[in-house]
This record gives sequence, C-alpha cells and structure tokens, in this order.
Amino acid sequence: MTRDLEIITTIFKDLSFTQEESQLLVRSFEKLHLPKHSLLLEAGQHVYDQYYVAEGCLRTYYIAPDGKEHTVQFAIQDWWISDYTAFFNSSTASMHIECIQDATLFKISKVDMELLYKAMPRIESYFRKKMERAFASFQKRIIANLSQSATERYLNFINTYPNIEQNVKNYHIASYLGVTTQSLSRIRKELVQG
Amino acid sequence: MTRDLEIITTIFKDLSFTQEESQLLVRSFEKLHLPKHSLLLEAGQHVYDQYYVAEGCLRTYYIAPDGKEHTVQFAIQDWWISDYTAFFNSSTASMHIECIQDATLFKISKVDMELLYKAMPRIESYFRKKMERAFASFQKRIIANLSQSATERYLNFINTYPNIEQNVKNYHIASYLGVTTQSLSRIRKELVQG
DNA sequence: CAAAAAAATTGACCTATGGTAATTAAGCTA
DNA sequence: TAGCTTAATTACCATAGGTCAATTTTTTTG
Repeated sequence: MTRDLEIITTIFKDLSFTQEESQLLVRSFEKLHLPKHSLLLEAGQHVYDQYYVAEGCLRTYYIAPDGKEHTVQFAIQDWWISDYTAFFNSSTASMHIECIQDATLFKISKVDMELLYKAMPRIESYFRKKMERAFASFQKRIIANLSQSATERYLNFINTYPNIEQNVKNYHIASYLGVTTQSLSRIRKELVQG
Repeated sequence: MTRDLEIITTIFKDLSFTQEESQLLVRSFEKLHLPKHSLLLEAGQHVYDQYYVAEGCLRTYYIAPDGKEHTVQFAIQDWWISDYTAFFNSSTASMHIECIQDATLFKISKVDMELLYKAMPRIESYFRKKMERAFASFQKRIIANLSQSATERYLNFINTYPNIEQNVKNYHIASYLGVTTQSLSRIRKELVQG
C-alpha cells in the first residue's frame, strides 16, 4: 500500500475496510486542486465524474436562454458536486461548475462508482443516504421558493450557510435565491435599517 | 406461498427473486385502498411508512404559517410517496398527503425497508436509482422556478404530466406552480386567446 | 332534477420585484 | 499608491403576479 489513504480517512471516515477494499477505494479516486475562478465543468461537456469537496467552495449554475445565471447548488467541505442529472444518465451537462474558493477535490467516475457499489454494498448505502439527505434539502428549498418572500429566503440562506458569506459574492446569493442583485441589495439595506 | 405476489410483479417487475426473497418481500408490504379526498398523512404525525402507488393519484402539500397550501409532489401510478424528510429521519411530518383519485397503495415501513436493504442489495440499488431520478427532477424544478415565468412553468407542467389534468383541480396545479388560482386562470385565458 | 357546495373566472386595484442606468465602493495589479 | 476592473448600491419607472370581492360555472348530493 504505497498510495495514501486520505480518501478513506476523509470521505469514508465512518466506515471501515479490509486491506483489499482500501486498495480498491484508493485506486478509484483521483485527487485534484482547482484554483478560484476556474471552471470544473461547462454545459455541453460529457459528464463522467462526480467530485468530493475536501476543501474550498464551488457552485453549480445554469445559464437560461435569456443569458441569466441561476445558482443551483453551492458545495463546501464534505459535499459532493457534479451536474447530477447528466452524471446519472451518463450524458451531457446542462450546467456549469465554477470554483469560487481554491479547492481540493477527490474525483471518481460513474463507472468506478458502479464497481464500488458492487464490491461494497456499504458504499451504496452511504450514497443512498447522501441522496436521501440531498433530496430532503431540495424539497425544503422548493417549499421555501413557493412559500417565502425574497427577504425570508435570504434570512434563511444566511442562517443555513452562516460561513459561506465570506466566500461568495452577493450576485451568487442573489442568483441562488432567485432575485436580482439590485433586489438583494435593497433587502440587505432594509434589514440593516430595520 | 399463500399470499399473492402482486408486489413483485408490479413494483419489482424488473428484478427476479428466490422463493425465500419473494416471501420476505411479500411479508414486508401491505396493500391498501384509499378513497378520494381522504388524508393518508397529516402534519404532526409520526412517519413510519412510505407508499407505492399502484393506482390512483395523490399529492403532498405543505401549509405555510399564513395558511396557504403549497403542493410539493403529485404521485401517480408507479411513483412512491411519503413525507420523505420525516420518513428518512423517522420523525414527524411537516406535510399532508391527500388522495385526489381513489388509490391502491403498497405500504412499507422504514424498519422493513432497512431489512430489505440488508437482505437484498439489489433492492437498495433499485431505491438508490429511484432517489437519483427524484433528485434530478427536483433539481429541474428548482431551475424552472428560478428561471421561468408562471406561463412557462404551466406549459411545462401540462407537458410533463399530460394526463394529470383530468385528475387534479386547477388550484392544485396553481399551488404546485407557485401562483394563485386567479393568476393561473388568467394564464389559461391568455393561452386560449393567443 | 334542483339545491347546495365547490371551483373557476373576472375586474379593479396594489405591491414586490425586475429593468435600466448612473454612482459609489471594493479589490487587484502595476 | 494610483489606476483599472469588478461588485454593490441607489434611484426611477415598468410589470408580473397578488389581493379582495363579486360573479359565473361546474360538481356534488339529496
């Protein structure tokens, strides 16, 4: 075992593995560094991989036909990121992924994922649970979008991601909340003034 | 094997099982009929189960503090339904589930689900993939909510669920799209008149 | 089939948020 | 530090969609 076991001690820290399993895991992942402002993925590209964020911050966004950006997801430490619709279907991305803080990622292909699932059902359980949590949080966001005002959604956001504000621009937050930067600016002003 | 194998031939029609596995499956599910207008689940109740829709139509909705209803999901034939946030966490529902067309359901508890996963990793794969598809479709809906007008979302809806219109009321659709019934009515008028 | 109840539509008016554009502030880079 | 670039703020007007209230249409039920 020459290659490091960082993957196991960070991503799968709650599971334990045999020697052989560890080796398979290590072989399946590739570590990479990504500088701020670079694009990890662009719309139109084939999506083979998903990425675990060991450090840094990224965002997935969609560019609508009218040219406007809509942030679908932020990913910080211990999150996974990809264009999942494309990843699951082994098809072409409709979204972009941008690094917004220098990041360290662990990359794994869909093909290797499937092999891991077969070899270690525990891993499949791990990802099923991940999906369940992601599902629940998307559902929560849909409800928020349907039932709350922009101000409420903003308060909700800074509550949910208390540390993220250092990293992300206001227009990232605005495009996540579904308002213009001008509106967000007014909302912030209102909140300060009372 | 006295009990029927309906579950296997409908829910898991793409998988095959041993005699023993079949028995476990049959024992895990319970069939039930639900009349139109009845509530399958109410906010505040403990959520132990999820349901497979063999026939009929249901919807999950959230009632906001201001009393307004927001439809989170419709479930038709071959879909699963529950308050998933509560189901995954074995906690209390924040949503209601209403039957909007006489339904036949197969119910299974979370505890029994976990047993199935352990006994048959194929079943866990099946549900992981279900979750992936649900995840992708929620993401699509978030993007639609962020980037499209009410009219576009409506057209999108009747495109995605071409048959559902017979079953559901306009105010169900409105509360799914995030507009008032009055607005939806105007939108429909516009579309007819051109 | 008639009456009652539920759902959908319409109109007049209102409000939150968007669009455009100019101004200020903050971050980088030479 | 100055100068350039990017981001944020502000002001003014426009508009999609909300609110309230009345009316019509559809569905349900005795």
